[in-house]
Amino acid sequence: MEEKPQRPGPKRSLSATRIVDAAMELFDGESPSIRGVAAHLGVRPNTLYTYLPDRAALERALVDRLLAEADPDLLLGRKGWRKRVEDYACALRGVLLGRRGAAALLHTAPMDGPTAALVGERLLAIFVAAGLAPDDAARATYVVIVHVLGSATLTAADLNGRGEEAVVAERMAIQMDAQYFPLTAATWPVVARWNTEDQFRWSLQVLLVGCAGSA
Amino acid sequence: MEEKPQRPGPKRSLSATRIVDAAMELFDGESPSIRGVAAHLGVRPNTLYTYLPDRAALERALVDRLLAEADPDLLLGRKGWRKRVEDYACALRGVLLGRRGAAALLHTAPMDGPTAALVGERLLAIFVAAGLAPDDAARATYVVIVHVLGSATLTAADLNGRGEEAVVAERMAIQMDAQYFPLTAATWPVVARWNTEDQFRWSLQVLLVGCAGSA
DNA sequence: TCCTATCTCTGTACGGCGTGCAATATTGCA
DNA sequence: TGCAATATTGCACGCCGTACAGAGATAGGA
Repeated sequence: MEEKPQRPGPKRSLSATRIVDAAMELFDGESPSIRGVAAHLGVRPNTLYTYLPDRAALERALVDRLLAEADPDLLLGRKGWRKRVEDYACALRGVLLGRRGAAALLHTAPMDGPTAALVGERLLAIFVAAGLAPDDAARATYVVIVHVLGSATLTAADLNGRGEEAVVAERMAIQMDAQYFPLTAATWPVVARWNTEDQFRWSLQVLLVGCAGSA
Repeated sequence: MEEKPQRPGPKRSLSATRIVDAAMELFDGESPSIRGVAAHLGVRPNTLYTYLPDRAALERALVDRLLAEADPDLLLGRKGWRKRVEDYACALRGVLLGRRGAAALLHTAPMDGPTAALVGERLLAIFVAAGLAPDDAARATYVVIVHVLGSATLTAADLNGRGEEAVVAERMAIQMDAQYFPLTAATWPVVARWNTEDQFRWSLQVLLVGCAGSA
């Protein structure tokens, strides 16, 4: 199991895994930078380039770590398929909102890691089991992914580290001009809660109903 | 109409508008930086701070410019409401994909400009006219916004300046392991086209159907 | 007309970022 | 023991946003 250094040269003091670990630890508060992670590991920045080709590689690794923090097994089980998707989506949303800048990362780096593949496959299976043709199931999967990531990113930008209720309160304090934007003004209590988990669940259900209807 | 300098001091050589103009011109190819825009205007970087408090302000202004490039009047007219939403959404998608980094900007800077308010109000009106209760119309509006921005951002990251067909071809060349990911492998021709306008339109319709069903 | 308060723009600088390159120190193998 | 391969470092470059002090331009008041 252990890799033996068959090659000459000094022992490695780090590993890609340890670097990603350190980056995850630093993730609270600031977005991880090469220099920051290196400092956290007590090492010069360029040392990391022995293990990673560039910053983008660190970001890709972080993306898969983040994805793995939301348990994909939530997509399995005996509950109704809509409930399972909702549970997993909420878990993933929680992960993305839990660390500042996490949601933005997901949009930057491509999601081609093993966890992403697993989640995709399971979503596909759910939609096929729900009666969709495979091709439609694939499209529906994309709809769900887009919604979770898109919503989480917008919400993360809006929260910016604050609590959900604080943001809602701040929004509620804004007065929309009822003359030019009557409907916006009239529905402001709802609009102010756009970036809440309630709205997230509502959107998701609407979405899933639409997908199911396309069978 | 013209602002007269009632105050002492030299004439201004620029204006916030001209700075945003310059930033928009530079937008093709690289994301606009304070230093880049200043160089484009033949001026030292700090000069911009006479007109803008910081870089975030430039980004906010750019967001509204970008939004304004997709004609909000597409949401009006005599066509069916779903068609109108689709036309506008596709136009906005085109704008966001037309300039590199534009989609990411939308997620970074808050959308509180006048154009965003106008679009929100018109979407609300469409959903209300379609029979939704005002509160549900507000939620549906959010669903549409999330989808357009989320999808455009994912697609922009995937395209990365290349053409749609080039990306599809590249994806098609990937072989998914049919043992571990049988459904993904089976639907690969569809999955490979996730970031296309076709898929975008399909998703949007599914979404709108779901919203309409929630009336 | 000159003075002075005010405003714009510049020079310079700081601290941060990612990362390339040459040198150094460490190791395994012949 | 020496050689070749390798990890880590010091240094440097070119970006970035932006703070601060000073120089020059301009208006109103004397």
